[in-house]
Amino acid sequence: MSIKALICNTVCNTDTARTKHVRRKEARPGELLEAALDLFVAKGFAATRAEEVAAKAGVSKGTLFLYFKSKEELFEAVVRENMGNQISQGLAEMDSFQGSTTDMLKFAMFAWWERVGNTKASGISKLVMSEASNFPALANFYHETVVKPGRQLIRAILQRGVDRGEFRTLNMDYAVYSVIAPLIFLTMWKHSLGACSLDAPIDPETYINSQADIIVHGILAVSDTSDVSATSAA
Amino acid sequence: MSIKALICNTVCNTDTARTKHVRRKEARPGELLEAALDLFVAKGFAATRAEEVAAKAGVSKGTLFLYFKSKEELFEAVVRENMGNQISQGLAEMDSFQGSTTDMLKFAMFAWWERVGNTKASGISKLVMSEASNFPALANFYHETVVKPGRQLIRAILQRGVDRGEFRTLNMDYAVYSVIAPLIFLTMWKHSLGACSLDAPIDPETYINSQADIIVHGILAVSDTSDVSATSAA
DNA sequence: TAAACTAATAACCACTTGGTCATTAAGTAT
DNA sequence: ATACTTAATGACCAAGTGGTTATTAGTTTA
Repeated sequence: MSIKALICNTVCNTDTARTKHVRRKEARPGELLEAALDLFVAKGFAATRAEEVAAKAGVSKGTLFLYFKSKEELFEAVVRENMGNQISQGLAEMDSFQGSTTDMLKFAMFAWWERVGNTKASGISKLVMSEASNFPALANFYHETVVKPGRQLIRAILQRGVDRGEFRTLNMDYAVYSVIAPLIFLTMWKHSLGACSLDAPIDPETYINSQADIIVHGILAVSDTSDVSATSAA
Repeated sequence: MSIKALICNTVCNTDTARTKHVRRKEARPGELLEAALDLFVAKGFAATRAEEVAAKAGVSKGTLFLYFKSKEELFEAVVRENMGNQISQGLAEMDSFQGSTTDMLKFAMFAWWERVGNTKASGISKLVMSEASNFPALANFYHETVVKPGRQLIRAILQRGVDRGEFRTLNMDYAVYSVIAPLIFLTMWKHSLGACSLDAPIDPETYINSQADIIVHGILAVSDTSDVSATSAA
């Protein structure tokens, strides 16, 4: 549905009359995008052959260039397609969140994992980071669409904690990275060295729990290490 | 000096009699390695043309293949060359560290920044992460040489803190990432989106200070937020 | 000065690969 | 059944690139 819209908008600038009559198969572009995502994430843009993508999607190379008029355009479509607006959606949800900000932070981190980190789309981070300097336009798009709103979301959560007296005063510009860095690192790892199985794999649940815990409580052995996440209400 | 040894060991398996008489210039391989590092980090392995590397080093393409018998071998040399043993060196230094483990942790993080993060070699992280699946052998080498010892170093520091009663009991397998993730994220950022100057740049000093502070104290507003880093001695 | 040697070059080759297009196969309407 | 429409194909092309090598220029020795 929205895939079609995006494809037609991005690819077929000259709107060919493909809207006539019944459409037999609607899946081609989606399969191509999925195949391309996998390969681009694993091998990088330049190292991925167009024919590989086509083969993995079960079509011929010619078909690929029927839907995307160049390899670069395929790349852009892949990135744009897999960059949903989970963040703005998350922002909305956060507004109505009841409970301690500690819980809220943990909830947000796990929600991110479920909706992004544990998804094929998670490879986009690695992809964009790897290819940023080769595709400045895309880098900019990613920055505006993901990085800035993402930072804003985290910042809003932390600020809520400060406003409610749950969190101490923080340098917000940098504190946000305490949440972002571990999550981005997790996806980077997952799609690079972690995929080589050189090591005991990182368990995402345990990882996020551990990181969230340290962010909130720190590692110091001072005073109460008991669970303070029950400090609810304003 | 050690560069030559490495080059000759890695590249010239058939030891050509280049050791005769005086050598006029010794710089060629080093310049090539440096140029290659820059370009590989910025553009990726596949997207970097061998001739570009040569040009940047001020020599012709033929000369490049005189020193490195293939592009892949150049790549391996670049990675191996820029992967010093700062970590094992760091381990040694840590043994003789006096003072609180909080200070020790901060010291280690800043030392890493000075000796690795703020160096051209910092791009290796991005490079290896980006190309890991294309070069499994290198990924493995990096894992053994950098990742494992690095984790071990951090773990040793954290363990010291626990043993001395400064830190609370932690799941070490995951706690180490609280230190690693922010640092790796910093270099990734620096060599990808950060290089596009789409944003107010991250100040490394402030960043590391902020991260270290949160790791140690957490963000909670509980009890004393005063500096506990003075808890010295055993 | 002349011979001998060596490091660097640039023209060159073979092959890969992004991208095209005439042809084919499948589906639809009458 | 037949003519018509369109999605898909794979043979094909041109450009770019990794890698080679005959040649050159510079240096040393005699």
